[in-house]
Amino acid sequence: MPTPFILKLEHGADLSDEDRQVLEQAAREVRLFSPRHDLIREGNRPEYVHVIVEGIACRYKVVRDGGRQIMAYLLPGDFCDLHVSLLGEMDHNIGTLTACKVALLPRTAVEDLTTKRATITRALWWATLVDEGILREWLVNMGRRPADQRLAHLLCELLLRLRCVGLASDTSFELPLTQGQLADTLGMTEVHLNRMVHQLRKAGLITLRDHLVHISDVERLMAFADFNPNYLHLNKRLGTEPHREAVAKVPRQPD
Amino acid sequence: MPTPFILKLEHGADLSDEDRQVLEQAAREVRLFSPRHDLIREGNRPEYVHVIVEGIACRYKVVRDGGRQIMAYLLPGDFCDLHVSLLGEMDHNIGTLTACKVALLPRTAVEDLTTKRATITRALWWATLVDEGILREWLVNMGRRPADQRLAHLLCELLLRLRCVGLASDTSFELPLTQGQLADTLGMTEVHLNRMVHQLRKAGLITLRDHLVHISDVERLMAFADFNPNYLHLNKRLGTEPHREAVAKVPRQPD
DNA sequence: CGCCCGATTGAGAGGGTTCAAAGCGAGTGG
DNA sequence: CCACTCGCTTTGAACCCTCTCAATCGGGCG
Repeated sequence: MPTPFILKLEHGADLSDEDRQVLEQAAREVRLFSPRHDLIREGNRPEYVHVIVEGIACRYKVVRDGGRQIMAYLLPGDFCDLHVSLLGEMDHNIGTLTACKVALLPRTAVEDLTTKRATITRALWWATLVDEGILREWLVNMGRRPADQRLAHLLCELLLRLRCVGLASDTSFELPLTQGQLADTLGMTEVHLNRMVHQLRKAGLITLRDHLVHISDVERLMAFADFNPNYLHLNKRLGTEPHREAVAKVPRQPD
Repeated sequence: MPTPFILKLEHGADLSDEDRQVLEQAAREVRLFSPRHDLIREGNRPEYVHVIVEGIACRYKVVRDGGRQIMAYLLPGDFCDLHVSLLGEMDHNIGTLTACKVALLPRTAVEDLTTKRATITRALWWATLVDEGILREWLVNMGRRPADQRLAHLLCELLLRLRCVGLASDTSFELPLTQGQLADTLGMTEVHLNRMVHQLRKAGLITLRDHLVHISDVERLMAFADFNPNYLHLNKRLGTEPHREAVAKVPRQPD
């Protein structure tokens, strides 16, 4: 059974068997981390490229009053710090949310890969561009959607992203995060997040028990969330077709 | 006098005279666009790489209820669509906010550049990574800062970014945007944005007249906004030193 | 002069926060 | 085996930041 990050990269490029082998090789050194452990801090210059193998980590920043904003989820298969070497130092923190198994690729190995293997390079690029797309969608989510839609949108995204790495079924997935962590992600209070969960539940859009999310009618949830999977660039049709109302056919002229 | 985008790239890499010449050459074809004109729409596969030479454009998306979220400002020197070729199609729109002069680089020219000139490649990478850093900071801004700080933060960022391309003095710059456009950027209402402008003015943090922003005490505004210029990665000391309170010395453990 | 777009101001409604306390389940030590 | 603690979830009530919906103001332009 393939490593999650190879599964993921397959969505961005057609890897050869040899590519896959080389990648497996590069990622053979793994390490375990407990929950709430910082992998990398702002200002660091990490020596290894970290790839999540199991568990969930996040990018985050802390503002003056102590509030935390999670800016990205790093799911199995995701790269943490592929390109920091170019920028000098990290401008944010990366920490685990749950217990994590992390592969450590020596920076030299990655540089080697990207000079010698065009397809792999392409796949890595694709991954970082998708990450940027996700970031943009999160910004839209924060800026323009009410709390209930915001939560629903996040759940839709997680369903599709976890499917990519074989960690979600058609309608459900495990989400071992606390409500406080979800709140830090969605820019709201733990208290309010809790109320939104109950609201979605009461509306029959989701069930959530023991950290297991079940979505009986995915299309309905996507429609509710105004979710359009385009931004995930899953060209291998893992995404449901976008709901009709959820697509902006003719974007309004900017002003 | 050098083109803005060369000025900008100098912050990310040490270009040789030859590099500069090659870049100038590639960007010789320019076109003018009126305000509120879409350069690229969601779903497009643009043939040229667009670089802003004059004016301000933006990345944006429109949500179901018609609301718009601006996800990035494209200032003189910024690249609009450097890497979309990898992703297939655009997942968002790019439109002008003011009248713009835009350089169109043929995609082939860019590919040529990036295969033959390592320094330029490095500089372009640097630029996209900085863009991603900005996006992350905007997310923090939206999620965790009140409206007044959010506006102040944006103004601090614009001051530094415009300085990079020679478009801001030590304490002021021209900002030819509508309050509606600023509101779409900061995830608030035109009405509320207006009130925040007045609030910052009354607090003596900024003056704003005829689209000219003047910041008498930059350090004070940065402190108020919890602004830390790290994320702009301006290694050539254009950024003021971060305000002491604005730096999270020991990031809180994630939970 | 009349029009239009953008800036401004007011008042009322509502989504989300804050603060506080109570449930609840799992692990731990006596 | 029970009492206790700790972290997470849940609920309530008051407060306030921001939105909505108007209406007015002001400047540039035909």
